[in-house]
Amino acid sequence: MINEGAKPLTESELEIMEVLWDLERGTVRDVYEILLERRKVAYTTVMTMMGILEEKGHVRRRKVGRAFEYVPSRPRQKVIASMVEEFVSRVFKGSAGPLVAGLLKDKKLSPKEVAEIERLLKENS
Amino acid sequence: MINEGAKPLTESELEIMEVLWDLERGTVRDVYEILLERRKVAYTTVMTMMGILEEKGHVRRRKVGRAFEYVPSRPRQKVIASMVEEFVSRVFKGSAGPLVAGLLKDKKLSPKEVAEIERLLKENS
DNA sequence: TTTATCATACTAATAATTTAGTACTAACTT
DNA sequence: AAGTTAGTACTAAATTATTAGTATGATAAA
Repeated sequence: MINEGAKPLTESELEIMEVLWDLERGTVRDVYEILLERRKVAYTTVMTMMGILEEKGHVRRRKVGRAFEYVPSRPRQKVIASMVEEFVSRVFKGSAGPLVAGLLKDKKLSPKEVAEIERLLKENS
Repeated sequence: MINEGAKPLTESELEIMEVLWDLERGTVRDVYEILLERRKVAYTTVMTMMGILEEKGHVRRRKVGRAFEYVPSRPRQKVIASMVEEFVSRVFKGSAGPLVAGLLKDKKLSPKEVAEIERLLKENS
């Protein structure tokens, strides 16, 4: 099983995945350096988390020189999409309508985003 | 502080809040009876969770007879809305557009929901 | 009034998540 | 070659979430 309907990423798993998706690939050090720019964190903490991501199948790794290089095993959109799906089914019992309606009502969408949505609606009809 | 931008509810906190929102108010026993219909759970587990909800300010309670009666301190929509907001900012760094776009593309919305969204778009323009 | 029931407070055990320290090894540097 | 650095494996502590047991007191029933 290559981690299909995978469990949603936790907070700090997601943080690291975002970095890896941006880099396309990276070592513990690569990720560590980037995280350090934002907050205090230990090298070994990042390593532990990346080990966990590997165990859970979110990344693959291979030796490059003496370190491991990590690569996301699924593209960002796929993973985000399943997190959305999980959230929607947990909070809205599966129906996404109220979610979107709520976002529209609360003006959480920029005019540009609204335009994009209108475009998609036309496209899908 | 009356729990404004409150932390999102956890899984089982949400489960209990849903029951309370439906009942409008209820004792531990009321909630327990309803949860039992769906899954095995101990009375004291429900009580502990409701105690936590009270500590966190999600519900208020008052003595009624010899038991406490619990009342949600914020309406369902408000709480759900802040969970959505938290999710969007965590996963999409605050911009809800990609979320809605993704939902539309993946056909996660029923025709009825799409119609509702179109209506809202017109209304808001 | 004695007993059974019900509600709460307190305690605890388990699991998941996050963070990081220590020991060891390989490989550059001087 | 000796010492420093980088990398990993293993271990563990702290935190949060979840579940539930036990003790105790109050009320209702017999």
